[in-house]
Amino acid sequence: MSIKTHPTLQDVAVSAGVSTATVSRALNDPDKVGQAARDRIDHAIAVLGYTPNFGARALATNQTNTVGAIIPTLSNAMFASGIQAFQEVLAEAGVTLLIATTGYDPENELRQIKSLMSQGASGLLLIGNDRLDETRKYLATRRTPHVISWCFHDGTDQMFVGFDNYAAAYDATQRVLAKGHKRIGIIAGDCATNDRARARRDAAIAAIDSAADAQVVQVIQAPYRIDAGRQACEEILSFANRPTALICGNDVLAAGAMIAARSLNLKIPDDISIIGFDDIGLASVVSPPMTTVQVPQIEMGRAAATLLLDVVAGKPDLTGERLDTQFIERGSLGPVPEKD
Amino acid sequence: MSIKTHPTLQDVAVSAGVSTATVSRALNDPDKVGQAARDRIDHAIAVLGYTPNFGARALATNQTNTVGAIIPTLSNAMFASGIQAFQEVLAEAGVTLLIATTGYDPENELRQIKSLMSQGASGLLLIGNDRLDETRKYLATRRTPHVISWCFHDGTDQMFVGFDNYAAAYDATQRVLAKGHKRIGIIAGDCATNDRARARRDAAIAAIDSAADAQVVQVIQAPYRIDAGRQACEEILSFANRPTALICGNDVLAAGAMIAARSLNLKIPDDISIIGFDDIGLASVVSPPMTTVQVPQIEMGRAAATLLLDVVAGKPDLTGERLDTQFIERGSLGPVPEKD
DNA sequence: CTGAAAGCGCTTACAG
DNA sequence: CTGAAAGCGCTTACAG
Repeated sequence: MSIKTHPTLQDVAVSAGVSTATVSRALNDPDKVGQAARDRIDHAIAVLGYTPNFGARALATNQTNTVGAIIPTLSNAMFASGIQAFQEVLAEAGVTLLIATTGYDPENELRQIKSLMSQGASGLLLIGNDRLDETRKYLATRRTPHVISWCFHDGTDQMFVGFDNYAAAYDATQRVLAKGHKRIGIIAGDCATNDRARARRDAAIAAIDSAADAQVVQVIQAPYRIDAGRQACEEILSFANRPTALICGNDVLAAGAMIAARSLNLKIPDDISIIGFDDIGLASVVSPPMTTVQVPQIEMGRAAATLLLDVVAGKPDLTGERLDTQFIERGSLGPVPEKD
Repeated sequence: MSIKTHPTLQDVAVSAGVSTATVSRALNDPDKVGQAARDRIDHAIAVLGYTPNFGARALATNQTNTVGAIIPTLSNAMFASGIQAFQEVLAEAGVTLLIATTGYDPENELRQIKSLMSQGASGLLLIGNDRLDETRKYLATRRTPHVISWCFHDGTDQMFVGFDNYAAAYDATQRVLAKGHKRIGIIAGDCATNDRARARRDAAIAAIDSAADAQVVQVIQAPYRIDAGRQACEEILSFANRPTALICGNDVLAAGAMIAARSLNLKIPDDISIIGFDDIGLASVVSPPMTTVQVPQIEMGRAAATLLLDVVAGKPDLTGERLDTQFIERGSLGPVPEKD
C-alpha cells in the first residue's frame, strides 16, 4: 500500500470530470457553478477527503486569513480572557489566530513579530506601548497593520483599543485617600519594560503627592506573581512606620500582599487596606473580597479584534477606542485605622 | 509615490546580481553560498526589507512550521499556563502556534480542527478524549498528527500526555474519607462533553461507595464558573442532611463553594470541608487555603509540545506520557465536625 | 456555466 | 559555488 499524499484540487477535478477552475469556483463561489457540476464536485471532495492546501491558496490570493497576537504571557488571567474574546471574534470572521508570548521582553517581542509576520499574519495585536525603536521602525516601514491594546493614548497615529492606566490608577488612589489614609505603600509591577505598570505606579504616586498630608511610605517593584507580591508586602510591613494602605500593581500582587498581611496577623482592612488592579476572578474570591479596578477585558478583546479586522481590510477613517474602567470597592479597603 | 508591494526573492536576486536559487540558498543553507554573494544578498535583504512569503515557501517545501492547539477555553487558568508552556517549547523550535477554542462544544471542536488543518497546521494538540465519531474518523483517515493532553489512558494507539483524572480524584476522595467524613457532596463540572469532569465525578462517587459507611449526599453539575459553584453549593447546603465535605470538579467551582459556605456562616473546615482540583493560583490565595490536586500543567504543556514535534517529524516508536498529580492538603480540608 | 493557461513566490534536483 | 528551469497547488482574468 502506497502512502497516499493529500489529494489536490486536480484530483478532485479529474474525479468529478471538470476543470480545476470549476472546482475552485465551486469552493469559493458556488453560485458560479452549475448544479450538476457542483454535485459531482461535492461528491468527489467527500470521497477523496480533500482539503485545500493553505500555502497554495495563500500564494494565489495573497491573503492568509490569519492574524497574530503577541502578548506578555498567557499565564495571567488578565490576558487569557481578553485573548479568548479576541479569538472568538476572529473565529466568527473565519480568521485564525497565531499566538506568541514575549515574557515581557522587548527583544523577544520583535522576534515574535517577525516570526508571525513571516508566518503570514495579515495583522497583529500588540500589548502596551513599550517597545524597541527597532520594532517601531519595523512596523512602520512595512506598514504592518496592527492594533495596540491594554492601554490608551491620545494624539498619536497609533490605533489603541484599551484604557487609560494612569487615569484609572489615579482615580483608585484618590478613593483610598478619601478613606483617610495618610501613609500609603505601593507594590508596583516590574516597570522596566511595562508601560502599564509604570503608569499605574506613577499615577498612584502623583495622586498621593497631590494630597497635602499624605505620603508614599515605600515603592517596591515586583514581578506579577503571588509569591513576589507576598515578599514585597512582607518587606514593606517590616518597616517601623508601616503604611495603612497598600496599592498594588495588579490583583496577583495584591493577593500575595493579602497573604503576607494575614501571616503577620494583620487584619484586612482593620489594620491595613489592600487594593489591586484588573479584577480577575480571584479578586472576588479572596477574603475579604478585594477592592480593585475592573478592566473590561472581554469587551476590549472583542473591540480589538473588530478593529484589527477592519484595519487589515483597509477600511478608511478608523479610530481607536478608549474603554472605561471601574473602581470596584470591596472589603479589602477600609477607613484608616482609628489608632492612627 | 506608488504603493510598493512586498519585495520578493526575485527583487533581492536582481538587487544582489545573483539568481533566485542563490538567494534561496543563502537564506536556507548559507554554507552553500560564497562569501561575496552572501554579503551582497544580506545587504539587499536589509535595504529592501525583504521577508520570505510564507505561502510560497509552504507550497514549495510542503511544510508550514505551524502547529495548532484546540482547547476548551483560554479563560481557565488551568489551560492558560499549560498552553503558555506548550507555546514556549514550540517557539524554541521555531514553530508557530495556531490557537482555537471550542467552548466545550464537540461540533465546534471539529470545525476548529478542520479550520486549523486547512490553515496548514502540521500537527494538533487536543484536550481530553471526548469527541465526535466524525472527528475521530477525520483524524484517522487523514492521519492527522496529534497529541491528546489533560488526560491519560492506557492501551490505545492514541498519544496521550496527561494524567489520570480518575485515579487522582479517587485518591483525593480517599483522603477526604480518611478524615472521617461520612456525608459527602459532589459539585462536578459539566460532564456531558467533558471526560475529565466525568472521570473526576465518577471516581469520587466510586471511592465513597466503596467506603462502607459513607454516602454521597448529592451530586450537582455546574459549569466551571465561580458563580455556578457558589449556586451549586448553596443548593447542596440548603438540604436538611447537609454534607460535611464537598468535593469539587475544579478549583473554580471550589472557590465558588467557599464563598457560598461563608455567606451561610459556615466555617471552613470546622463546619464543612471543601476540596478542589487543579491547584491554580487562586487555590493558595483563598482563606483558608484550598486543598486540591496539583496538576503538572507546565510540565504537561512542555511534554506535549515535545511529543507533538516528534510526531510531526515522523519519529518512530513514540509513546505518550503519564504524569503524576499530587494531593495538596491545605486548610480547607479538616476532620469531620465533632458534633456529627 | 466552463475551460485553458498564466501566475502567485518560493525550493530543489540537475548541470556545470 | 552558481544558474536555468520545473514544479508545488491554488486562483482568476480571458474567451467562449
